[in-house]
Amino acid sequence: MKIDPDNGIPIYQQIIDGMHLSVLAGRYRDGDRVLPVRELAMELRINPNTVAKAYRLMQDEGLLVSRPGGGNFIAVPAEEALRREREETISADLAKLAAKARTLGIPPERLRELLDNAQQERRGES
Amino acid sequence: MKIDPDNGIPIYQQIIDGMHLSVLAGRYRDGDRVLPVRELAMELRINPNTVAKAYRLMQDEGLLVSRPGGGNFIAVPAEEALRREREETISADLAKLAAKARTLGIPPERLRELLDNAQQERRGES
DNA sequence: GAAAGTGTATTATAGTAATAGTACAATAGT
DNA sequence: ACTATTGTACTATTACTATAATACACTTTC
Repeated sequence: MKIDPDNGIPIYQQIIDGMHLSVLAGRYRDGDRVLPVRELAMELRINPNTVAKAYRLMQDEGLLVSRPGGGNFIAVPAEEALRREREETISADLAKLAAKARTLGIPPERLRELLDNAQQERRGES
Repeated sequence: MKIDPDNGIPIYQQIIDGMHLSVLAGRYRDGDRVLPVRELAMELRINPNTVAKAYRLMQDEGLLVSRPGGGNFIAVPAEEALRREREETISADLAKLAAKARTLGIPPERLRELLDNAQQERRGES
């Protein structure tokens, strides 16, 4: 998990976004235990209260289940819901991007080219 | 200009982003006068201090030139720089999106399909 | 049962964002 | 010259984020 304290997005929100992405990516099984509040805070070099806040909000969303004294546990949606959510989040991003490109006068064909470039360049990484 | 007071992004930053996008979109000519601080604040239903802060930061970036008592004026970059910046901002967004899609296990071909869908759906709007 | 680990809650402090109200200097229009 | 407009600056207040330092209840482990 990567945290940027200076990018304007609240740290507790970055934690939530990161874990949600991990769930969508299939990196958790249902019932998996997440790091204890104090441990994750140590690892990320942030205050335990900030992690506690992220966990509390994720509990409210149903993404985490808490066992006081025992730990916090991931609640993974059913596979069919996961599949839908994966494409929905990407499609939402794409809609915003297409709107922005249209605003800037970049033609649809050119946007497709730029996407191809972006996908090509990713091959050199990892 | 659209402002969302509740989306987490500071209002003064939304103003900056909106004006920067307008410049890239070619909606301003060099030297065009922008709305006075108090007028824009009225129009957006926000505090004049917030607009003043946005203008001040844009002055620091060289995007605005101030004439105290006279108004604030847009400084548009040269056309060649505009062309480059347009594609750079979109390519940066595309790189993040491609990385996210890859994380979610969405294949490149499927991502292109979803982009085509997003572009198709925009035709029904405007 | 006792100790360690864990979740949760509370209080206090500092920094930023936004609002509210006021003030003043420079410009524009008459 | 006078007035209205405009940019800018300042103080005060409220809300949110993050940190710091404790405190307490529940569980796990021995």
